[in-house]
Amino acid sequence: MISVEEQLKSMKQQMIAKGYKSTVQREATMRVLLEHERDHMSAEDVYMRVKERFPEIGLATVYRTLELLTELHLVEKMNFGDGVARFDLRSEDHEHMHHHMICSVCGEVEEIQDDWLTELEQRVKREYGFNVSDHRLDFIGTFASCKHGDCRRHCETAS
Amino acid sequence: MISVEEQLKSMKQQMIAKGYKSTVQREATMRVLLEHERDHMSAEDVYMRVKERFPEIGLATVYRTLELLTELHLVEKMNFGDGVARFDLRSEDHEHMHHHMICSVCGEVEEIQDDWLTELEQRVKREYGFNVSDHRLDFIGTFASCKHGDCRRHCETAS
DNA sequence: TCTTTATTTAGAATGATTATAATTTAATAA
DNA sequence: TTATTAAATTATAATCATTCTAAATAAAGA
Repeated sequence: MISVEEQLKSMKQQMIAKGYKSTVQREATMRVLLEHERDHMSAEDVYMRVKERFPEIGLATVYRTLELLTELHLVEKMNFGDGVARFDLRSEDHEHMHHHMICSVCGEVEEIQDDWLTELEQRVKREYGFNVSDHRLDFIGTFASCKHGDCRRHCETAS
Repeated sequence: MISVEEQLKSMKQQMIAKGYKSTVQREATMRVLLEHERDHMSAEDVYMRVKERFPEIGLATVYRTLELLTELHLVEKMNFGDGVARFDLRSEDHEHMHHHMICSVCGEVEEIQDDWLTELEQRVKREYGFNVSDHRLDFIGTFASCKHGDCRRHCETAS
């Protein structure tokens, strides 16, 4: 496990290597992302969290930074169909993709930390001549706890 | 294979059964969807096509109709992360879900008409207590033809 | 046909995201 | 270190997709 400071340093280096500048606003934004690794935050969420420590920052800057980080493959931009894009830091090993379970009762999004699709990606290549560079797998349904009306655990973070 | 007229009739019946009214605007919209079964049209696309034959129709009506049809599970609403929702008629057999290949060169979306996920859905239930009612699987990558710079076939419908 | 209620229309409103123009700042060279 | 230059930021306006509103219209049932 790499420390936050080390990750930050690495991200900054990647920025500079591609000819982008390292700014305090970008650093503040990256810090928030590092501290909320798998929270699926919207741009607005990130903005509010960054603003706590850097009140002068503008929303557009956060948008631009998230866009840049996505371009650098440091951040993953997702879309769960609720009208807002969500952002998460990409884990160190880019290969290791994860999947999502989206609860239709409480709206909570939970992760499956495995990659279950390597075989299927080979199949796509074989059968369709399609070379997969990335994928996305979401399951929609309900957690056992939610089905019983007792979805406290998943609901409290949702709202 | 059921004829367009028969499918239309069935859809109207389902509407009425749920207490909604059958209107000419809704019929015109459904007709367009029936004639573009797997085109992944945006609301705007549908609107323009409906307008050709029913020029008085309003965009909001198309949106409302698509929303209603989605609610009735007659239409599938999808989101490929490009900022617009896309709509397709659900095939007769609702079980038979399909997957998508999204080309990062030409933007074309193509379908895999199989359901490759039944096993994985059981695994989600076993390992996470999550009951899957639906899923979504997109592969992002490139078609062999596109990689060679010759992606005419896929590009011409993309724009 | 009459009545009731849903639906449509046109246009305004909203919410997320992106563009603009003026100002500031980071990186680099002198 | 300072000066230079291009990129980044700010605040705000603009845009795009989508939803809402109020008045007018049309469908279904009595």
